Amino acid sequence: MTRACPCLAARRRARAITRHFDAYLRPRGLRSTQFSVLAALAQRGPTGRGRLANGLGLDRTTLTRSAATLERQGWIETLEADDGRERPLALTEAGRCALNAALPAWKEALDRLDHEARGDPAAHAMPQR
Amino acid sequence: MTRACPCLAARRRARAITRHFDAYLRPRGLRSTQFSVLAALAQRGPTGRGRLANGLGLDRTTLTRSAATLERQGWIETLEADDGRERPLALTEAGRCALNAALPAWKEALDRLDHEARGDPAAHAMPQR
DNA sequence: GATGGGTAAGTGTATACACACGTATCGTCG
DNA sequence: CGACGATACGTGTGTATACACTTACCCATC
Repeated sequence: MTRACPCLAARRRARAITRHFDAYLRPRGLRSTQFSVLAALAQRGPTGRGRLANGLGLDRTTLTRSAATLERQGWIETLEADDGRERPLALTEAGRCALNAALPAWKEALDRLDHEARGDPAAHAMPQR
Repeated sequence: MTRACPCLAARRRARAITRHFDAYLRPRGLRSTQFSVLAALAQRGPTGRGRLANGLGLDRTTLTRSAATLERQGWIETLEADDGRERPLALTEAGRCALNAALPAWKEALDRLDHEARGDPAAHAMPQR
């Protein structure tokens, strides 16, 4: 009865896809979540933490911790805003470089995923070291 | 370009659905993940940790930690096996009670989710306290 | 019965996730 | 100006997740 629980299915799928993408992104030194935060900042430009978290569909406090590790890596920085309450996040140059360096790995992960979804038998190769 | 990343989409969806189910399960004192472990054990009977983790699509070591908290709650226990390497997990009576008590909340969460998916306007009520 | 390869599971570490709660700033209204 | 609600954000805590490494046990072969 609980066999078709959409919550379990969604979590299982997210875990599997995350492992897949992480395997390709790992050699570039970042994880799927970090990649998505950097990509979102690249698209939006400097963005307040709350707004960014909302756009990514995650809790604001979760983004706070993720941002802390990304800031430790030097990939993002906190800007000052007119509104003293806001602490907008922005990509640094290093962050943009890391994102660009990871893009090919992301694309390859995406391709392999598509091939697997079509049942392509030759598409189960693992990422190059 | 990265806007349609299936990894981000899957994670976002899993987070949203998890929050939804957690909101209904919280009054019963358990979380979506714990519910799925209990339900899996109820279906399978006593199961080795590796096999159970594999069935749920998560890493073996992740299940080790989840099992620790469930065991602390008294909902599952570790049996002895002929093969001394195996440490099969099994539902306790308390675990079966907790699972049964949570089933209505799980069903309601499922119903609301279905209604929302169909755009039913009256289906956005939150779980009763 | 030793030994060595294979299998089941645990531990160390780091990130991901979110609820409850607290803090600081803004804007408005008296 | 001062009080107050609203807004943006951080912290404390606990669970979830997985990789790298380690431990314990089984079995077959010598």
